[in-house]
Amino acid sequence: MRNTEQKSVILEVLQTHKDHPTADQLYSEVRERLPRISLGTVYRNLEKMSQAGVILKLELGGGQKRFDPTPTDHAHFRCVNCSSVEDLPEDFAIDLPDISSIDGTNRIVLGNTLEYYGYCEKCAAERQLN
Amino acid sequence: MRNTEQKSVILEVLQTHKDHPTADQLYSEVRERLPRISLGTVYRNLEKMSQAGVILKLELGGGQKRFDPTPTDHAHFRCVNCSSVEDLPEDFAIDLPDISSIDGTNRIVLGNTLEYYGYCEKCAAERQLN
DNA sequence: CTATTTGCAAAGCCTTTGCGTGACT
DNA sequence: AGTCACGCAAAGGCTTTGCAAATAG
Repeated sequence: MRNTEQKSVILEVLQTHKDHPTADQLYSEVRERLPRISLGTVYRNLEKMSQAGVILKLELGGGQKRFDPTPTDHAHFRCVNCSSVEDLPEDFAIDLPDISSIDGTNRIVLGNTLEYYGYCEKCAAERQLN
Repeated sequence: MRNTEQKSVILEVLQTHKDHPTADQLYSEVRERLPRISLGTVYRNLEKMSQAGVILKLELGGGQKRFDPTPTDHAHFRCVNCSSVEDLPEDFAIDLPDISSIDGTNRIVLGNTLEYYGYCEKCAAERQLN
């Protein structure tokens, strides 16, 4: 994996996020620093970095892929109203059954994804008003 | 929700599945019984039935949505090679933390999705050969 | 130097939607 | 009869990809 300015700026911008932006959100932020970058480059670099384990590509419900600067194992919460995705605290992570013990089959388990969904605090508050 | 032949055939075909077909897989199977049905109708009915809680719409990793005839809560296993999705046994379901107790926030939690991924038995066996 | 990466634009894939016709209750 | 659903086809949204030029190692 070659080092390019595009790649490092994308990573830096992603790392300023506490939430989990989509590729086009990152694109528009990165463009403030690299006005000539293309959306394809953003996608290509996000893909490569997630392959390399530097970041996490999230494919949760709700359509668009999202990217997480923290590649450690943790659960996510997705708002069904505004589609935002937040991390859940680590102590929330459940001790999932031993990866190799899933029933009696010979599957090779690589990992798991735990996603909660509902209304985030902001959208929950707005719903109270109606 | 009105009763149409299209809807009941789609449901019947889905219910013959132990796995979790995509909309276009169902479309081609349903077309054997209703040759003039359109893909749009398949999508519309799957959406309605999942809204009604009759079936489950799965939005897991890997791109396409998949549909599950069993609307109860259970975990899934997705093959990263062939993209198939299987149910995991119910006794595998983890006791997830009480839905309202996720840290100290005021989120409204509606549910959760637990997905394991890796190589299914078939693809795991094929990998042994290489 | 040569292989990888970029920008651009086009294509691809899956899904949704507008419209006029037909079917359910 | 009135509304909801259908078939068709087009549009839509997100993501990937082919290509020639630029760039990293």
